[in-house]
Amino acid sequence: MEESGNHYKKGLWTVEEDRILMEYVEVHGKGKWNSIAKKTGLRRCGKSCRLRWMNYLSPSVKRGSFTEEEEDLVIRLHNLLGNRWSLIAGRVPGRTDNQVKNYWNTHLCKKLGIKNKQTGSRSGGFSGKSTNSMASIKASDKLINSNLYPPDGSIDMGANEIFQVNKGSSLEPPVEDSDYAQELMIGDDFANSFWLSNDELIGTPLSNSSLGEFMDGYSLDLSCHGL
DNA sequence: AAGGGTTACAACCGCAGTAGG
DNA sequence: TCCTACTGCGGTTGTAACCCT
Repeated sequence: MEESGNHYKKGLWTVEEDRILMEYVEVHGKGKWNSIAKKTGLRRCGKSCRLRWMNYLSPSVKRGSFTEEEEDLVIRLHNLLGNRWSLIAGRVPGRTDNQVKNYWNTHLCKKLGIKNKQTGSRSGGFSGKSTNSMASIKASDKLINSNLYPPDGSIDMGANEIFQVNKGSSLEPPVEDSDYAQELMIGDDFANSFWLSNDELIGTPLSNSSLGEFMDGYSLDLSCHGL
């Protein structure tokens, strides 16, 4: 495992490698990860450097086990967002997508009695970038980005993302494009669904408790959809 | 004490999106 | 417009630590 086909090293990072990477970031800042190997002699590819910094070395990364509040927040956000770990992590201060993902897969799946099989979640649930559910959110992104379709005029169209959630269930069925989304909104299901923007969902800033209160207001089903 | 199984988490892989030339 | 490099994401794998017999 010491070396792959190229000259880059793989596997666990040593203390010395961490030190080199931290010194580089202190001097040059984040970014330009691919130049680190040339400038420092560190035998790690840029991708590996970036991951190491983002997931471990960055001072903003919180270490240690998840608190009950964080756990609750992750559960709620996962129910809403599915396996979009980076989005979830962005709402849990100090936690990375990798931490959230690992915590979900090792602790929460077990705790919630979820059959932890990623392939299952791929096919039936709300996860993965190739799923229909992902298409749903991407379609929603399109709506927001194009200012094409304000559902009722009450939504802050400056939001980065919007999500459609059914009362009493989880998320909308697949939406392949904005036209279809428009149909959905106009159709009978409209009365049983609502739209919320990223700003509404998250706020700026939004504390864990306020998000919890927000979601409690909609009685979101905490069972995991199809996982 | 040993070693086999399990758990938790760090790290890698492959793909997609994007910016710049 | 195309190509390339870079970045970010989610799924998966590898491995150290722990647990159980």
